[in-house]
Amino acid sequence: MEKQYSIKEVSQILGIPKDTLRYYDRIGIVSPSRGHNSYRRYSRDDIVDLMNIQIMQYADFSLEEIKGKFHRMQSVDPAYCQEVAEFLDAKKAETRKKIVHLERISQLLDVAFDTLRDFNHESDKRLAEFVREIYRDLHKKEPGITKEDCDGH
Amino acid sequence: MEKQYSIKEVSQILGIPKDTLRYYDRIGIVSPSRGHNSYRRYSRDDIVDLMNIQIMQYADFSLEEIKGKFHRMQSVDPAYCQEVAEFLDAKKAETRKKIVHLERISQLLDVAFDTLRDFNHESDKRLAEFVREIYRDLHKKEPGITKEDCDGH
DNA sequence: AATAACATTGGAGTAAACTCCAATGTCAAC
DNA sequence: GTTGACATTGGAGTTTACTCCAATGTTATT
Repeated sequence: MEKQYSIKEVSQILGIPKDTLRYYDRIGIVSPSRGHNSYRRYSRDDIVDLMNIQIMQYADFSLEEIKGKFHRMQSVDPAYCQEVAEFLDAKKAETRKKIVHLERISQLLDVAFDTLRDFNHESDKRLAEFVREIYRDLHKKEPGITKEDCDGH
Repeated sequence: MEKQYSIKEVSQILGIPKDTLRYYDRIGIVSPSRGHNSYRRYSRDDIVDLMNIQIMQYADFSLEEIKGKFHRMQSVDPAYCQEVAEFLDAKKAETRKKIVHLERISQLLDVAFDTLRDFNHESDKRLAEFVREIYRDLHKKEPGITKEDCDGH
């Protein structure tokens, strides 16, 4: 017979607060079986699930995404694999976009820092140019979202 | 006499919803003067402030940070400049860290994708190694936060 | 004077992922 | 059998940056 773990044990093993484990149960992400009292009893599989969830959280997946896509992968259904692969690909594209954004922030901060340190025309001009570029970015309308006003009328 | 702008005008010029402008006023980020009726009248300086806020938002500054550090920079006080410079530096470090994190996610997704596409030992092993590494990262205790339990007792 | 289009306010609701609480139940040790 | 450590639950609170609403006031036009 397999060992079952109490909520406290799981909390200590995985470093997940007990309240969070209860929360995961509530929202149906990991719902362990219950003992004769109504105590939660986590199986090894539950723990593996939780570990996978930790990894997915690290990878910026929302609990919604985790819940939707990654219920215990039982059989290796090719169609499902395909779906997941596409999902991962989309996630990667999203991640790349975030990186590009952060790189730009990093540059902006660099230029701002320079400008602050010694106030010369060179860096000031660079900063202004940078800001203008960001502004262009910020205001370029994404097509499809045609809100003539920004507030509803 | 300088032109003053109504909330609707500002909203249209900057692409910021009117409700958001009111919100900024409420929390004391940009509080324009009022007309004889109690209508908000935005000055050019207010608009410049709002533009700066947009840029800072782009750069991932929270409204709290914006409020705290970047009230209208009046005189060029060297001590204040120093403080802001340090702040920018910290922000840059933070940004760099985020980038590193995202790069790792990107790699993880790559490996996961490979593993999914064709199920060979090579990529499977790589994925496992990767995940283990992330786990090490995840569980390395940051010093100072000594919570013997993860939930309080 | 009625209507539309603007403005005001306080206050409530939203999202995500927890986090905390009080009331209560269970179990092992002394 | 009482104490303490554990567990349960429903429900409320936290955070950030909005977003929406209803009740009401103002201004310009018909």
